[in-house]
Amino acid sequence: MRRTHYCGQPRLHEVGQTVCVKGWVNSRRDHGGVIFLDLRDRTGLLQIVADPERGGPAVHAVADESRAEYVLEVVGTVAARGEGLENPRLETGQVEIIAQEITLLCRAEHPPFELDDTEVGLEQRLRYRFIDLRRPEMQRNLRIRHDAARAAREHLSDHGFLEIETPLLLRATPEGARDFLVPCRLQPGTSYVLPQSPQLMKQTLMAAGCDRYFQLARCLRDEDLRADRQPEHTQIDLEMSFVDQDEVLDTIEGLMVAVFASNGLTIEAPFPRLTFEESMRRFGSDKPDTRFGLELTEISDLVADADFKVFRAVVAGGGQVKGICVPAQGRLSRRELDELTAYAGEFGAKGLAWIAIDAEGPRSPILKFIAEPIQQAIFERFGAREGDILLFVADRPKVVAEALGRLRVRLAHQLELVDRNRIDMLWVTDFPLFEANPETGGYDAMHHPFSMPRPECLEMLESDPLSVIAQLYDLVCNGAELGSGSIRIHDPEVQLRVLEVIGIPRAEAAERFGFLLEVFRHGAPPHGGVGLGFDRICGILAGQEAAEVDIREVIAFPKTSTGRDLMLGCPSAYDPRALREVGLRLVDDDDDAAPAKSRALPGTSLS
RNA sequence: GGAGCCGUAGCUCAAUCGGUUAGAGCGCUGGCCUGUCAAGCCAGAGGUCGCGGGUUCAAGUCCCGUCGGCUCCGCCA
Repeated sequence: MRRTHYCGQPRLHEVGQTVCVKGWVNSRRDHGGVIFLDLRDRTGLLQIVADPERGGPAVHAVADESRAEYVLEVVGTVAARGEGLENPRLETGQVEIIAQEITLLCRAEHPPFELDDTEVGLEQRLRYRFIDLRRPEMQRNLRIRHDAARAAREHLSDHGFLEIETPLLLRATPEGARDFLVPCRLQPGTSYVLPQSPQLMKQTLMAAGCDRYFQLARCLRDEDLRADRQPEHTQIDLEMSFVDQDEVLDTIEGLMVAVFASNGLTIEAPFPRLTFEESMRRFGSDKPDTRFGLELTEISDLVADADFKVFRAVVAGGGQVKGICVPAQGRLSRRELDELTAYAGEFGAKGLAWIAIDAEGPRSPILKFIAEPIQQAIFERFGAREGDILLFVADRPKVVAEALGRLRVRLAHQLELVDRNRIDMLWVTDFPLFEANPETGGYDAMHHPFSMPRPECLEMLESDPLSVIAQLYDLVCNGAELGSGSIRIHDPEVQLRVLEVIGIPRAEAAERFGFLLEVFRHGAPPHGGVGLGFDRICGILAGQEAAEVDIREVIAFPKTSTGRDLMLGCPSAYDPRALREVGLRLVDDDDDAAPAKSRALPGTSLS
């Protein structure tokens, strides 16, 4: 019989109707006579009553045989539950189905873990993802992702954007990350690379007159993973022609409002805008979390002449002294301060000075080197009050920002100063186009080399690259980068000059992506756009109170932290025949390096 | 490339200073039970302590290596 209802659907007003539902056995309660089955599909749970008197012996027999995760078809009558027998915890708790016919569609092995167990480890869940995904939370997360994707598509379509697919098999371009390689059989010895992003293709689409493009694009990078980083991730990738930066930001804000609204979350546009300089100065980060204070405050001027040699010397040497004021209220022990010092050390800080404001007055090992009036000036500048601890780092500006910026975030979480209900969306703008590369002595593109310098910076490209500000913007939410974009270069000459600064001479530029220069030479519109991290957006949407969840919770089939898929058992060893076909041979790095062993998982039904 | 934490029953975990027969909850199997919904009651099964080596009279416990998972630095937009 054809399904008439999802499990989550039947309600009181349907009492008496004959229905057909299909799903998985969530649980079974056997009373010897009557057997209750909770049947589950993606919409919810529904109680099935297998009563030998009302449904007959066949119904009872199938229910008796059924076990968790068996797949059943149930035909029966919707009945109101008796007085006091309702289950308020189920959407369908007012009714039940008196089974007239139960068909066993598929048996199931004992599940490797219980679906309602929230403590199951990620390893188990990824190994048996097809079971994990049956859980209501995961079904909800998939739904959230779908709704967000649909909202993005609808919003952008309504605003004149065309969804256009771009190739997965591409040529390497000089972006930052390592490429995944795809050997080409038809041209042995050559390879494609998988896209790190559709960057160049979308710029080409602008030159092709598409005006406004978007795509939910897969982006692949062969780099080490993190909790919020997978080897493949999805971006809402978009690009617009004949626009300036403000027009792009307005468009993205409208998109984000729509995407968040798709899951019932209200965010206010326009988003606050910080320049890169201000963000680094106040928060020590280019992706500031503004849900809490602890802003960085500079005291270089106050301590330039203090007796404390460390501070004085750093200021004299062109460095700076900055600090954060932590409302610790006695919750930071000496040992924790030592841990914080070690943590700051990971980011280059040579030490961490502190002053605690106790009820009896300030307390600190460095107090005796700082004259009373200077102390007072410092406390005043921080607005320090009793219970606060001031933490200082003195070093080069870059180290100060990094160390204090990281400390700020760590302490906010440690002391629970983060309002987890807030969604703080903001723009960081005016990024430098280049940063120094200490290894080569040259320059790298801070984001990528296709961003347009601000017009007034064009003349400094060669003379003072580090001062060049680009029309570049990052979308930041709760301290995480959600997206990055820019107004692009559309002038081949400017593009060549930028590439030269990052060490790609003109001849090589023509070789490596001459096609882009050729595109520009044939008439390219001014254009700009963004790539938004769709997985992270979904993580925030799924977060509820937590404000975000691990992105693996909103990806159907994620990889582990070493890039493995525990369900498929990949990556797996090369097939020698396939290698031969593409003209490749494995090399032994050293004596014991046997060819890669098979990584197939042992002893499973999948292997 | 580097650092830290973890790996014991199907799952989540415990096991004192290295000491005798490795435990618990849930799940599972069988029996009883006609209104449960975390069903209940009774009985039972279930272990390569990730793997390999070492120290020791004795190793789940200590050491080395290795595999796997997680987190972080580097890396990465």
